[in-house]
Amino acid sequence: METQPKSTYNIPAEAALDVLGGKWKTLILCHLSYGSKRTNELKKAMPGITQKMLTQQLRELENDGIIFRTVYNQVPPKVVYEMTEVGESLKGILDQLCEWGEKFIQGQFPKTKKSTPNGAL
Amino acid sequence: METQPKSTYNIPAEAALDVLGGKWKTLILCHLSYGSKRTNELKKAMPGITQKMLTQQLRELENDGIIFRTVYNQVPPKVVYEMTEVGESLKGILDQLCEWGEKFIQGQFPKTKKSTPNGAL
DNA sequence: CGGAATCCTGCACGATACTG
DNA sequence: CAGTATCGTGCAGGATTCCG
Repeated sequence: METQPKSTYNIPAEAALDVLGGKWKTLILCHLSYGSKRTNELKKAMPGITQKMLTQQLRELENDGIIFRTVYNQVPPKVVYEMTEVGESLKGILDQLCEWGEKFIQGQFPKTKKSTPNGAL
Repeated sequence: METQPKSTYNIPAEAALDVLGGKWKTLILCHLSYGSKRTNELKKAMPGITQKMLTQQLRELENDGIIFRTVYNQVPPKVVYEMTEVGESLKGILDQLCEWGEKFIQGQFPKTKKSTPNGAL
């Protein structure tokens, strides 16, 4: 009966992965790191994502205090997402991720394979 | 008929996420960033992972040239995984991930929720 | 000990349609 | 335009068993 209460992380990174671990979350944050964006802008930036997933992942990021949501009460609704301070603290990681991805694409690295579809970082 | 051939990334980070996007990959890399490890050591470091997933994710990382696998031909088999140079180039990101996770755990950030189990960065 | 193969399940995610 | 609700499903991933 000494089971750990619940979410005891074996390594701090797990906590980060809990937050960033959605299929699209990291990607969304990357886009938001360039500046606030409307829902539709995000959708266009990520052609593969569905409306449902977008909203869902955004909600979770919001609940985790990573992003902030602003609703403009006007007739064609307008909703803007932007990073919170906590979110900003992730910028370093996100930037590096992009940089690294660039290098990887440029084939600096030999094998460019792919397998696990799964999700998101 | 102008469909993009295949994996055309809208943003370089997607390439990185392709590589790190497995459910356990980032976590595995975090552990390996501290030094090479045997299969069993990794397993112990990640109580939640199954043998199957461990092997699978390791294979993919290997195919992507992120880690290197050494097999010792001895009777109780011994297999050691370590980061390649390409893998090493991820250390910065992995470290920051840990750091950030630590801060997040320490409750510097108010809401500590969780939802999408899914996977991995 | 490390891994491959098989079977099975759940839930993450997609598609669609509807509101304000 | 933004979001919710519902339904259906694939495939990621778990459990188990066998092999070198």
